[in-house]
Amino acid sequence: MRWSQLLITTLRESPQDAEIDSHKLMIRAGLIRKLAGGLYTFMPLGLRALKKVEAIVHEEMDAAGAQEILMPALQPAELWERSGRYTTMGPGMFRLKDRKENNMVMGPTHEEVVTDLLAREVSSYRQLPCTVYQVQTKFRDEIRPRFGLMRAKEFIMKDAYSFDTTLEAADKSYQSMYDAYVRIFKRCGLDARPVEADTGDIGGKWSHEFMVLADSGEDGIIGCDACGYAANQERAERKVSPVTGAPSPALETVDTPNARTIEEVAAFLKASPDRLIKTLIYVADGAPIAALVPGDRELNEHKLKRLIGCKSLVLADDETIMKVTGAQVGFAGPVGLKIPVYADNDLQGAVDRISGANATDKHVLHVDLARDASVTQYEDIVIVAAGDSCPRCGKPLTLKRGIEVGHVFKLGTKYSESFEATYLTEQGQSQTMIMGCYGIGVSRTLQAVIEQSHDANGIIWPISVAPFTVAILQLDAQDAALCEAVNQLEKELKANGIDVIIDDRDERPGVKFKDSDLIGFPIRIVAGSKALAKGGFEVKGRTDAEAQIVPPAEVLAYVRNLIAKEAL
RNA sequence: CGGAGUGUAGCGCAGCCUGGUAGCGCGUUUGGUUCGGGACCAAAAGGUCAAGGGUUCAAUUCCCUUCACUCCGACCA
Repeated sequence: MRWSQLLITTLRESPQDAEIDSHKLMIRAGLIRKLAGGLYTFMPLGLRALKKVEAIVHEEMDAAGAQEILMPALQPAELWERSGRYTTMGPGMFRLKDRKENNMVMGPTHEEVVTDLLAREVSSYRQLPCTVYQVQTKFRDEIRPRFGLMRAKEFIMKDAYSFDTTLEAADKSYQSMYDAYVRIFKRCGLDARPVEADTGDIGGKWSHEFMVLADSGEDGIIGCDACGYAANQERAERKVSPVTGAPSPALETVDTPNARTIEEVAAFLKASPDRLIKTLIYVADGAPIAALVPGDRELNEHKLKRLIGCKSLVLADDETIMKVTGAQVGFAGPVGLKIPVYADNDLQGAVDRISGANATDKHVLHVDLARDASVTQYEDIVIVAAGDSCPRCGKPLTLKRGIEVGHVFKLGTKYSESFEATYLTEQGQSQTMIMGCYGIGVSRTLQAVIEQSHDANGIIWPISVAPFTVAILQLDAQDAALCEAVNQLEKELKANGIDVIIDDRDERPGVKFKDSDLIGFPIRIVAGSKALAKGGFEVKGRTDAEAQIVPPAEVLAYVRNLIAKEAL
């Protein structure tokens, strides 16, 4: 490839709307261009890198025994009505009508389509297990697209689906996808770690997310250095030690005018926030409930939702709070509440605490939960923070940020039941298939590579996904012997399966050096008269400080050696 | 959807407060001098100042509305 023929412009400055390094670099290096919010065009170099990620995904999926198919992105709404997600996905889906006024959706994912497909195609246990996958464009009407390809309205995803006869077989399918994911991310040069995760909208019982550690990540990851426990913050659990204390004095109601928030109440009563009980009123599937957490902690809505087993969980509005507590917002408390009360484990056995009095401008002192309130259930319902105790080994937990690049789910029969995906057993009995689903955000993975691997000068591509492995910077274009040597080298490298781009532009050397570093080609060969006079080309890895002068005849071997070194 | 902010040349920005029809840097084109880490000189092309309405003799500037984009929360690969 000749640079002069390539559709690419590099930018000296970062676009104003790019926030994180990987996004800035993708734009500056001319890998992607924005069409509109959350919509990007892959330029030739960006697409080359994307295709390399895809190739790795294909190889590992095929090796794991998954079969590639391609399902339509445009789907009838009817399918989504059958699974119930036509309503539960809400405005997250792009919806449209065809000319006959039939409701259609642009597929945000493919559980419905694939389950319907397998329900029709598979009728015997002999056809199972079966895992299918595709690499395809997904559409999601994200509330807030951001960070370039990280959260886009249209993106490339690899999604796989497994169908099995038994739970044990399904576990095996899950494990084989899990293992494939570990290999895929490793081959992309990514440090991605699996963490326990919440299952969210997709549903199912258990899941792991593959997280790339990055300060710009949108997810919190709780980890234990001692035992290796790792979980998404929204799912992470912790160990609490039982609370003991002297019995509370009798309840005492005090005036707390205009003190509504924990901070205000704590300041007014000169108490530390952890002595307070935060009482949150929620509406779960239409019915009000209360959730209690220590004043210095935050409620984890995911956990509460799972505990209650409700479909929707939203903070109650002012009117509901008034009705339930008889007080304005800010003065709710557990004492005397007539609705179900869920309390965090930290509050079990809590004595002498402070809470709202369910009367405007009043709080109560000396609350003993067991004595003064009726708690429906104690459970772990707070957001785990750094410093909490590991649920497995009790050592302190850490909190880091991560980018979710992959997610593997055990679905069970959630979809196979709605779509009657059944098969006949050896005994001739009809049984429901057990499913799993497995996603990789391919375009997101590409950007995650950049986020994790760059420096002040630009991208540092791993060889496995670099748009080109080798960039030859041709200086001194008027030197005929040099040009001939470059042509020769290009042929030789290509013949050996090494992709190479030649910067043949009529530019000053400095421009070529800067662009080469910005785009981040793993191996740079400078072809200039000076070095040639000294006996060869200058060869240098992207992060090497010094270039080596290598005789033309030895460049291929030298480059191969560099490639082999990284492959380790 | 809630809170904050920004829309001026391909990109990054100034001008607006204090109305008089637009400028800088990068990039692009042409010519020349240069040529190993984003060169220099000269000339040039390129703008319905987001859109619509209002105030005014006059609006990029003041006011209103709409739209788009970005940032902070819920969603997710």
